[in-house]
Order: sequence, then C-alpha cells, then structure tokens
Amino acid sequence: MMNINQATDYAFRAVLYLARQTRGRVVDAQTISKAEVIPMRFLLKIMPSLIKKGIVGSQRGAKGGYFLAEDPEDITFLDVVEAIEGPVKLNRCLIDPSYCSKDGAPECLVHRTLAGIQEKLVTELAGHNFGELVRK
Amino acid sequence: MMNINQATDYAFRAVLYLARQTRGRVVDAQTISKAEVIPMRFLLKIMPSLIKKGIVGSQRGAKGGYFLAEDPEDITFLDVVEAIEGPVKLNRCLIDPSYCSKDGAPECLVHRTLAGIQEKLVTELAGHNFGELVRK
DNA sequence: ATCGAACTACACTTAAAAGGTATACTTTAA
DNA sequence: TTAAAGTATACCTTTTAAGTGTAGTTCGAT
Repeated sequence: MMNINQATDYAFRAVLYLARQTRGRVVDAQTISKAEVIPMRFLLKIMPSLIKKGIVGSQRGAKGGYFLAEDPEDITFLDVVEAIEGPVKLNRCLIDPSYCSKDGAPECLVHRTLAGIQEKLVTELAGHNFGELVRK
Repeated sequence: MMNINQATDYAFRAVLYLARQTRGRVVDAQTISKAEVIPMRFLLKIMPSLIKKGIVGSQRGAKGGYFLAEDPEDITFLDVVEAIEGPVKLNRCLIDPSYCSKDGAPECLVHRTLAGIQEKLVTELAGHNFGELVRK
C-alpha cells in the first residue's frame, strides 16, 4: 500500500507547527503534542531523528524545547521523510540488490522502471517545502 | 519506507513474463515460478488477485495455467499495484479520515500536500505499461 | 547548591502486516 | 478415471509499526 508511516505523519505536523512560530521560538514537547494531537512519548522519540538531520534543534532543561533549525523554505517533505524513514525506496532491490530474487540482474526491466518512478516521486517530495505551507 | 511489497514485485515479473509470450499462450505456474524465481506456492497465492482484476486469465485442470487477458499495452504498473495492494495511499488518512489523529480536518495542509504528491505518483505508475517493457 | 522541568537513551511490549507454507479440494485433458 | 494443474482457506513465523516504561542528563530558577 506504499504508505509513509505514522511517525513521519507526526513529524510533518510537528515541523509545520514549529514553522508557524516566530523564527527561533522554543516550544516544549507537551505543547506540540497537544496542539498536533501526537502522543507525547512518541513525539519525544521521533524528535531526535529530526535533530540529527538538522531540521530542528533542541534546548534541554527547564524552559527547554524544540525550535526550527532551518528556514521553513529550506525544509522539504523529502527531508522529513528521509529523517524518519531513511532513503525512499519503492523496492528493496533498488537499494540493496541482494534482496532481489533475480539477484540484481541489470536487465531487470521491472526494477529499472521502478527506479524511474521512484526518481519522480523523490523529485515531487523535494518540491514541497514548509514555507509554502505556512504561507497558505 | 514507502515501498511496494514483495508480492507486487513478483506480480510485476509474472505479468511481464506472460506479456513476453505469444498472445494467448497458457503457461503453468511452475514454469513461471522457475523462470522468474518466485516461490511456487506464493505465486499461486497472488495470481487470483491478478485474475480478479482482469489482467490475467487461468485455465484449470491438466495442461492448464495462466495467460494474459489483456493487451500488454493496456496493462499498467498501476493496474498491477492495485490488483495486489489495493488503492495507492501515501497516508492512511487519504483513504480513511478516521485514521487521522486530527480527524480529517480539511485544513490539514500536510494531508492536502500528500494528496497532491500521491496523485503524481499514481499518474506516474499509470504511465508505464507492459507493452513498453516487452519492446525494450 | 538544588529542585524540578524538560529533553535523551534504551529497552520493552503488543499488535499488525509481510512473507511464506500446508492441506484439502475442484477442474479438466488425455 | 486418473493425474496434472489451479483454488480456497487456514496456518505459521518473522519483521515492522506503534507505543510505553524506566532511568538518566541538562539547565533555569530559586
């Protein structure tokens, strides 16, 4: 069914929430959790992935929280997907040919076609950023 | 990670195999299984889904097997994906809003954006057919 | 200094889906 | 009438998804 997972869906919404704040504002997890209806502990678990990717930053301790680390215009849907799920791959074979039961046969037209479709998908994901969403 | 599943991958290859035969030729499961390196019992399990969609036909009994029920030009990647996995949906919310923790709020820009991306993906999948692959 | 608010790390649990296998049955050409 | 071949259904095992628990660490405020 080809879907993004729940964690990514939550991440999109958390990033959009932060993108809507005045630049640099620090918001604590509970506030985001309530506003975006994301289970608190789950949010706390996925934020580090966004941090590692450089999308958000965090401040620990009292009055701590999260803030956007980049300009919303520079954060694409692809960035968030990759932060949470790793590289997009329509088919395992496209990343690791050892998964292919035809063993990465270069003549596999199915996989070559999927590779082309995947490229279009990646381009499309990279074509939407959070600045665009904030302005809507 | 957004991928199609193994069953769909096998289905692509089975359909391509049949598309490469002279039109209407009946090929039994074991032959397809061996040629395309697809576990026999698994292939037998997924073929009925292709039949229900009208992509392939079957003949039971001795000398039975499967054959392509349509012109390869008329069978798209989307057809096969939908036969095996059902409708493409990047996010559960896009099919069933009750899954959305924000409960299908029409103002959910994330989901609206994903809907647009999904549409592009569907178009792309529908843009590749098996006649094209056979000619390559 | 220290207390508590807030993030971090990591392990655990539960449920669902993926992937595959087994058994029994039906159809049909020879 | 029999063996070859697809069909139906149910089962099993492994992996992934989604979420929770526990024990930290950091740091602002007092």
